[in-house]
Amino acid sequence: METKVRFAPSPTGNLHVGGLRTALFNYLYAKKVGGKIILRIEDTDQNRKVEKAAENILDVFNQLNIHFDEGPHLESKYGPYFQSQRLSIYKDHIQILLDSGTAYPCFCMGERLDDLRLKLATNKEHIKYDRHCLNLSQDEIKAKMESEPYVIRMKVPDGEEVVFYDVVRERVAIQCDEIDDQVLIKSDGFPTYHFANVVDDHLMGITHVMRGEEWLPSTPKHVLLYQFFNWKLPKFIHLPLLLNPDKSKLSKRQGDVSVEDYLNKGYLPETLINFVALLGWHPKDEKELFSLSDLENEFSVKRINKSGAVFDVEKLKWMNGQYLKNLPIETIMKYAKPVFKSKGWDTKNTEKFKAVIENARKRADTIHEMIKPSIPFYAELEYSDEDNNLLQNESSQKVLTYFSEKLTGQINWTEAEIKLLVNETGEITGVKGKDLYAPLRISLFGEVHGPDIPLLIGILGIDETIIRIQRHI
RNA sequence: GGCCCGUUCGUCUAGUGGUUAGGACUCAGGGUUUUCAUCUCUGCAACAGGAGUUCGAUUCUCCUACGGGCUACCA
Repeated sequence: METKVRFAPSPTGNLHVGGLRTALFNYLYAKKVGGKIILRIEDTDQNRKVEKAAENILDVFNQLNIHFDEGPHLESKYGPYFQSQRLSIYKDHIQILLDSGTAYPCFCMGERLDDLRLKLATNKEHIKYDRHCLNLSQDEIKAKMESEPYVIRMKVPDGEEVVFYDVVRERVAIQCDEIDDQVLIKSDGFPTYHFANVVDDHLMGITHVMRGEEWLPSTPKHVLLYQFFNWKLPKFIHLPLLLNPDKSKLSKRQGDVSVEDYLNKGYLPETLINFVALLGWHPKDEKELFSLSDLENEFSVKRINKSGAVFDVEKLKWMNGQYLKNLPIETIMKYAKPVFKSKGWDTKNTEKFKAVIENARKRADTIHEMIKPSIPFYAELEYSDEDNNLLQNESSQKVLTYFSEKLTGQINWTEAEIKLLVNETGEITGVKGKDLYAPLRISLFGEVHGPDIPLLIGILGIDETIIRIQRHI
């Protein structure tokens, strides 16, 4: 049978980095074994639904170059891929369970359930539904269904044990007495996650369910449902959680969690994929920098870890810096262009832009950090009083005067020649060290620290260099 | 509270019944660079605890501790 996996987010907002990790592992597994990956939108909660969320998620995956074989954008005989469009399917399937007695209608509503939970909690008992509606007669059920709101619950068998094998955690067992009679169909007619998920996974031919570890405790319910339907169980692969620095489940409260946030802050798609791939999985050797296609080759479920992984922004930054420095310059230019343009900078002179980016990429860990080292090439310089004082002192003036005079009229000087001129300026004026370099660098660049002077002049051009220096003479 | 899962440097992780327990990020120091950055070298730093099995356990088993997840008509 063809391997088929799925990524099934609920459209409640932007794509979460944890979601990206889950999607990526599914994707890599599918690629590795030559299977398929589908995207299914689990929009069964009408209250939490966010407009356009599915489009946003798809858009982010496009930016990351992760593509699905089936999904809302690519319908097939297995669709539709929005669960909200599959209501009749769930209706048909719940009837099968109702008929076999593995599900039953329940008319207990909010207040009674709240009281029940409160009572169980105060008595320190296991919190689960008391099956108040299980033994209603057929007539009672019929009458109530016509006049009252109701849900449909699964009937968990008594006294049995549910055992399943998780690929990462191996044998997991739980007593049925611990399992609640989970609501399968809500009073608004929509299915709950547990029901829709199982029905769809089966109908869509999913062979491997790879998802976050937070689903491990409810997996027995899903296993029971497969048994009720007499369906073949998929393989379960529960991924370790992504964690905040305090080890709690990664959440918005402690920083950015959406992939979009990181993209907007100047992290590259390549970085995000590489970084997230190494959270809960590791390659055979000690290599750390992986392209998506490297990962497709290297990935193996055998090397998925068991314990949660803290999302360490420091290491993310470092990795992004590596990509900034090592990706082809054209790629970095492509990513930087819109950001530079948003500053109102004109990047039309490609040669200059390229040189600026080449300089900036070495000094930055994100696209946005490339702005600062590029200011001197695209924006007006600002000088502090301290800078002006330094530029006006006697030795600075000697340096600037000699240097700019010698430069005047030279158009095609190479960087090596400019370097020689700097040395010559020092010899002739008798100014050495910092006193020699600081005035040049400040007048040209606005900062004492920065790139080599010849490199700087190479980007600026001789004319602009002379203009900038002569402003201070 | 109950159930489930987990535990190697601060963080991501490798690894083995006998290893100087390895790598990466961070941090510290050195080198390269006129400066900054890059690059590079060196260093700091870990097997949660207790029993058991064993000639020998970080590695296998059990217990404890700690951490986390779940405990909704959310996913």
